[in-house]
Amino acid sequence: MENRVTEKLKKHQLSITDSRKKILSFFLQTSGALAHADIEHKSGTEFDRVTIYRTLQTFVEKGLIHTIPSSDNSIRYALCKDECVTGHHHDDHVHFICDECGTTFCLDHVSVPKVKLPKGFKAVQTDLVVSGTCNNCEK
Amino acid sequence: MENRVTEKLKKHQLSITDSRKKILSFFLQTSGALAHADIEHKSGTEFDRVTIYRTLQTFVEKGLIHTIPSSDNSIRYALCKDECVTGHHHDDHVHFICDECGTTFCLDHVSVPKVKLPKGFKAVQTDLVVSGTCNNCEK
DNA sequence: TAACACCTTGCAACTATGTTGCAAAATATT
DNA sequence: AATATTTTGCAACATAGTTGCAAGGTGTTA
Repeated sequence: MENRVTEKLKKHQLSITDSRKKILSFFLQTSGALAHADIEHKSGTEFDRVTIYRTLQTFVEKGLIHTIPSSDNSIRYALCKDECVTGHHHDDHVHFICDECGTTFCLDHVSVPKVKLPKGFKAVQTDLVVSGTCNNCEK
Repeated sequence: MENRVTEKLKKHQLSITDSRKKILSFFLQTSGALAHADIEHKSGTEFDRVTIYRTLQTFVEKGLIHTIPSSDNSIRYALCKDECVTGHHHDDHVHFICDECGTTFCLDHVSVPKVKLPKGFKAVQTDLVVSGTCNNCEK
């Protein structure tokens, strides 16, 4: 794991620091997405809040993670596919937020359909977020 | 206008108060969406911040407005279609956020395509938000 | 239309969330 | 091992959102 983390950081031209290693490992350990608050809880008092904010920002910029929009004022972050690099994300998959357990899933195999926009509108990014019940919470 | 506002409030079983009339009229006057902060600026010191929060909450609950998810931690609200009522929204249209001017559009005539989810996932709501350049900002 | 019950508002205090500047510490480079 | 460059932690601040409660406004009834 230690290795995998270090590798990934190097690949994205980031220097290796404790906080980056730890925060990146949180993402590698979870299948879902994480919000700033999740990371703050997971890491306890190990890092300053500010460090977490800055680390997440850096990770987004360098293409390690991407943000997932939501209607509840809490940005969630999830690992990018390997092809994402600085300034160029390729995360055109659908996201799913479970209303029961709150988990956010990246549905990597469900891609966002193209939509026809009215004249004059130019799409740069398209986000599709579905909410409902996940395969774990439904019985 | 005064009439239209009062009508709409009554229709959704809300008592008529100054703040509700004023805030609802803001939505009727604009074509785009409004964030809490926009309303706070528009209304100056006329209402307490708390009142605005509570009014927006009430409007969402009663089906007058709906929220638009975003990646920048600022929930935007827009008028619902007339069919929306308490506990039942029908806002299955695409939203567009312009990166240039920041305006949010409800593309009422572009509907959200159905997506096929993996086994076990049940969709309750689907949000599709496109960002880019709007028909006003592109030359 | 006066009196009442109920709902809404404003205030105060608080929690959570996010940002900036700067000095100290850690990392990378030679 | 010494230096240049990044990153971190701290402090202070700014914005966003919530809660309880008393006071005021709205709607209802007689």
